[in-house]
Amino acid sequence: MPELPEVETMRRGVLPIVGSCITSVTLPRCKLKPITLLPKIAAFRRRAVGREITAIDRLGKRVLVRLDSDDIIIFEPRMTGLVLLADPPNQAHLRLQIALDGEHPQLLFWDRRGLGSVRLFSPKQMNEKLGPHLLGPDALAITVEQLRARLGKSGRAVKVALLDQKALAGVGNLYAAEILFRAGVHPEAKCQRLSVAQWTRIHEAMNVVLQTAIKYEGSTLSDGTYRNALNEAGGYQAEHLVYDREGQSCVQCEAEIVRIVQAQRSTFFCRRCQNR
DNA sequence: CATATGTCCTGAGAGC
DNA sequence: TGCTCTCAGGACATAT
Repeated sequence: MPELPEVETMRRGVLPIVGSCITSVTLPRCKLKPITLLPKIAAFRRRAVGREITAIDRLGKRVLVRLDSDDIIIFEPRMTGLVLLADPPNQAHLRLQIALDGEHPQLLFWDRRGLGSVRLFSPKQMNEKLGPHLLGPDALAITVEQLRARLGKSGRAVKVALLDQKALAGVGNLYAAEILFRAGVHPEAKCQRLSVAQWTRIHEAMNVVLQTAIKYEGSTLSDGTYRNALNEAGGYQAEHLVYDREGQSCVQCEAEIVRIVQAQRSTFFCRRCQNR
């Protein structure tokens, strides 16, 4: 499930298309339910074809492709979406093809489950739909003071709060678990009960875990879905200390890693190590 | 306002 | 072997 490290890897992977122009936009024939495409294909084409790509940015878990018209194409992978330069894992789940005139002839959006979206926004629409009032600071840019100011008074469990994109952008279920393990904080601890020292450890762990995961080009889980822009698997799954390790022994204390459910999502942690 | 819950989607895997 | 059922968790709409 693409979170900050996977989406940042996608962003870096498609950087070589900066300077290329869009020559066509095509919806591949797909028997599955179509993904969200905004605006509809005709208007999308009208606004995209002939435009030069000026920059590739990341906003939380989204890839932004900026055009010389100031319009922005927003790729939102959600659970299984991929932004690719290389040929996709299969044709059946190919959702959008953008042809280019540069060294890389295509930019693709592929999505097995189809929960993702591709949208083209003006700067005004961008601010309305994805402005700072709807999305918190990036997890790699937020200061510990900002983190405490945004979450410190919450009555929610810290694991659940870390997933709130309005408070903090980029952390998802997998990395929340890894971050709290490294910080030694129990996932069910209420935010408002955490000390300054605990918030400091969470902030440090967040930076270390996310930066390291970017270095490894993200996590490709056992379903093999996540790939980088060249359709290659990531490597951080081998570094997971708690996620998807229920029943296995903790690397620090050898206690058994447990799985609980919080807000309808799995949480993995070590009862012995995460109690500080 | 803050927080909780239901929904979308497909394919893998379990159980029979 | 083939059917049915459950589960995975992004973001968002709706409910409390």
